[in-house]
Amino acid sequence: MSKANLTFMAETLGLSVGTVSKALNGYKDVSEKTRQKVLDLAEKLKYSPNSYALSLRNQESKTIGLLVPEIVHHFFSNIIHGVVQTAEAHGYVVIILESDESYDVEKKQLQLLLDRNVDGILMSLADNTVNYKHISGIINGGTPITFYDKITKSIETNKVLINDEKAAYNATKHLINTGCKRIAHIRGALKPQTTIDRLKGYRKAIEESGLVYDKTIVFESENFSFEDGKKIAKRIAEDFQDIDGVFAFTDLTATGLLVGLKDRGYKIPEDISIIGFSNWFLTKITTPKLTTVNQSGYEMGKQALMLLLKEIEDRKNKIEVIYKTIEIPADLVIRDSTKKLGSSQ
Amino acid sequence: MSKANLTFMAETLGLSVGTVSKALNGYKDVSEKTRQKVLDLAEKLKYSPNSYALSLRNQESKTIGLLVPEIVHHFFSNIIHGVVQTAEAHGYVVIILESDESYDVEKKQLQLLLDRNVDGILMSLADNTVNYKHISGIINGGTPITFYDKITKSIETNKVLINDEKAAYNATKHLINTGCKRIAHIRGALKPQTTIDRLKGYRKAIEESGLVYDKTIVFESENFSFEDGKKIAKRIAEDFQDIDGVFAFTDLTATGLLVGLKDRGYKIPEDISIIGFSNWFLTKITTPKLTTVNQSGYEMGKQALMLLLKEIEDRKNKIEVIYKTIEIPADLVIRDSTKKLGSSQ
DNA sequence: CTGAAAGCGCTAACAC
DNA sequence: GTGTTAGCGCTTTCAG
Repeated sequence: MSKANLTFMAETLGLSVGTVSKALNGYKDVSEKTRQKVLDLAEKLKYSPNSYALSLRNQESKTIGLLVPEIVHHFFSNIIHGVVQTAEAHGYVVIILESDESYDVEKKQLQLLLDRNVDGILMSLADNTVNYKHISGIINGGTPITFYDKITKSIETNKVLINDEKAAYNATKHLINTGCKRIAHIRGALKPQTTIDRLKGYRKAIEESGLVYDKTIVFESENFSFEDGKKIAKRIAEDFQDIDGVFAFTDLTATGLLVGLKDRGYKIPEDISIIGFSNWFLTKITTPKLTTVNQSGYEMGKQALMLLLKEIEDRKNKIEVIYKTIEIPADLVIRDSTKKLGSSQ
Repeated sequence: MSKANLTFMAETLGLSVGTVSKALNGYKDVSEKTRQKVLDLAEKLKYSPNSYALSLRNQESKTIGLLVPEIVHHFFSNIIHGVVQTAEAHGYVVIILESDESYDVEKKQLQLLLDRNVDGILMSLADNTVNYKHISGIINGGTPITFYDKITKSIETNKVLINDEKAAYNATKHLINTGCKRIAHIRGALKPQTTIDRLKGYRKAIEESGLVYDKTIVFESENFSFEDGKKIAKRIAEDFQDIDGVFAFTDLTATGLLVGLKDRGYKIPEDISIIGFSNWFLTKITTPKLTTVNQSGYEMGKQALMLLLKEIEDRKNKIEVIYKTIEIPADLVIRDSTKKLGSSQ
């Protein structure tokens, strides 16, 4: 905490606090000479204004709250990175809190952010959040919230999301185009919209191509895990030997599946093709390398923050706020766990 | 921003601001009746004190700054997690900034944290930081700094680190114990202490066991990468075919090495044993699974924060501050990229 | 037991 | 061109 403050500088220079403040803030009604004196002293003292006094006075904190379901998670790390870097470029700092995918924790953390008087909040809904009163309450209370990743249609506000349906559709289509005839899907827990949309895209691609949509080969991974993938490998090897392609809703489970199938003697992609989702680092180091869907967490974090800052600005300037929903494109990264286009039957 | 403040509550209840404040803060000299009235109203209004007014008044922000070299990084994610969670449990929030392994950025970010009047700072030194004036300046200015992970001995303050030397020693020893005779090391850039210590531990184990320490098989990975590992695999396959064990300073490079060697027909661990460092997630999914050294980033973040909070408390209470250095134990996680103990020749 | 008032550091409207 | 003052919301000393 540097000792320098306006009062001290005013006293040393024999000026009033007000004049010093004006000199520092570029007001026109200060003589060039005084301004220079003030600036010189400020420089020498490494003066920087007390941020709390500023916040109290200006009723804005230049701080935004970021609520993530999980901190230790590749995708969310990228979100954090995008948000923190973009915030910094705009003079904001970020307070990060974790909801741990729990509704109760989410409520508590939002309250904590409010207590800290953040200017706005970025959040991805916890998986088991089913009621949105706590969120609409905050928005009505005047603190803007922008959703990223896991959103809800029930609340009108700024949103940034991946078009999961389109991405899943493209992935499934790629399996079909490379010759797969019996394509399974691994989906996540029913609640989050992402899961639903990925399933939808899968189903759409299947049906459009004249294949049959078969519920018995839509497997569920409950906890998003590597282990779940291995379990599903076991089920496929034992009960569904006609499956020749799998589109998994997340890389980790896809990787578990890949390892599990290899352990059982399957050749990937000759016997079964696999596509994951997220383009996590690990997809580059599996053998074979995993074809996957790339989602840019960085870009998502950045865009979400930009929307939020725009809203904060607009509210301050009493400009009408128009909510937007931005789609971050997700594209297929073709590697070696799927057959080559054209090389097939 | 909730509208409720002390003035408003005082007016509604026909009390003075001071009395309301006292009632809320558990002062004894307030009648039970008044206290109850105040508490009820506060509850109803969901009153929570304005944090900026508090900070300004109390000269403390209950905010700490966390400077990490890289946000998107498994180890640092765990650090962030440990810090954020522990901070929250103690009523603090965390502002995270990234130094990008650059001295200049580090300086800038530290200044930013000071401008925000954080109560203390946690930092890991950027790789190319060679001068510590900016840091001692801050400490002398009254803002405590605790180092974690990459530290410097030149500054006396609280520190939390992994005993890299001991961990590297144990890892190398394990290669020796499982029958390796010609053991290479992959080290990082010379600067960070961690690199130096890991090299030291490796050398100590080698020499103690009567093997020769040979500089030509200490390879350098400049950018910590998967690719570097593959390049070194090439060199080993071409020029150092007698090598039968490698201790790498980081998992990513170890994984690159593993993949590169496999591509060249090596069998792991029969032909060459490999040990990595960090226990990143990816070590569980390589084939074979990588033996590695586990470093708990979570624990490190937690301990670092605890030390920092203790110092903040002590300074506040004018208790003499005694600096500590905590070592987080790092243990060998034995998997399948090394031979079994006793099963060897 | 309650109230009045000063002050944390800053900005901005107003006066001179 | 400069100074004075009020006030952002809070705590705490001092009076009563």
